[in-house]
Amino acid sequence: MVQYQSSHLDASFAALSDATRRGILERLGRADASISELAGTFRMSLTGMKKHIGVLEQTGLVRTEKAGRVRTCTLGPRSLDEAAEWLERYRQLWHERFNELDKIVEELQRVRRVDAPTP
Amino acid sequence: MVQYQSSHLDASFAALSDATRRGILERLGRADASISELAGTFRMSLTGMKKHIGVLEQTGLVRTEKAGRVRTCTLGPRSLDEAAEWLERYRQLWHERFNELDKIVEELQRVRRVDAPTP
DNA sequence: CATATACTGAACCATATGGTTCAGTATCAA
DNA sequence: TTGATACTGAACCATATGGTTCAGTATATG
Repeated sequence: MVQYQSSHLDASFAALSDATRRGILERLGRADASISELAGTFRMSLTGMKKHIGVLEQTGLVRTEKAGRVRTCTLGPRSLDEAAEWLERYRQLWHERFNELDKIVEELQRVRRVDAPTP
Repeated sequence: MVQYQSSHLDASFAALSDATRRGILERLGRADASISELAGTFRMSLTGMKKHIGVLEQTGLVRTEKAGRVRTCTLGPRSLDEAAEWLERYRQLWHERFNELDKIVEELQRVRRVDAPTP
């Protein structure tokens, strides 16, 4: 599997491809939470939740800190700026392509009008 | 695996989590291409490329049409608006959280200044 | 017709993912 | 000290992913 220099984008998008993980990010956007709180909210074993947090932590989207028994999860230092940037660029390409298509359609319509003018 | 109503977002982000697939989208943003052209560009078997196209097609990011032997791939009807929307919302949450943090930091600095004023 | 091209599908493979349970360890509270 | 709580790690499981090869089928082209 060839991996040029894009592994971080890969990881960001992969992290977001799971509904539970997106839910966790939204939840942490409102307030910090412990692993067990999150596990409760998303009806999942502690271990399962910890894995999700692990994924989010590795991409830098979540930061955690342990105090005593409880590990508290916060929104992490790394935002999704890169991912958002990529998306924006794609959307631009997409719109360009479709504007082009619009032009072609318009042109076809113009030609058709010339070919067969309304009587 | 609980799947509420978010399967399309899941699929969009999953589609983008692969560098080859992002490359294909960029490539198609410049011009349409056949499967074998893409396979050549990304140094991959025809079959492998067809699988990627299948993934992109299922999420609606790419549309294909077969004429004779060759199947031509175009940017699809479904843009990434939903995904972009989600990202934007997350980024807002994230900035809110960090502004809040900024306020706390400021407050701490203010208190510290009061506690121990510069001599 | 014969042959090359372009795709398609099935089967296979290694590894990753999203979960679980079970058995710890560490810490807080009575 | 004795529990209860909160996490952690290992092992397991089913399914998905990203590739491959091999054997077709369909379509152009000489």
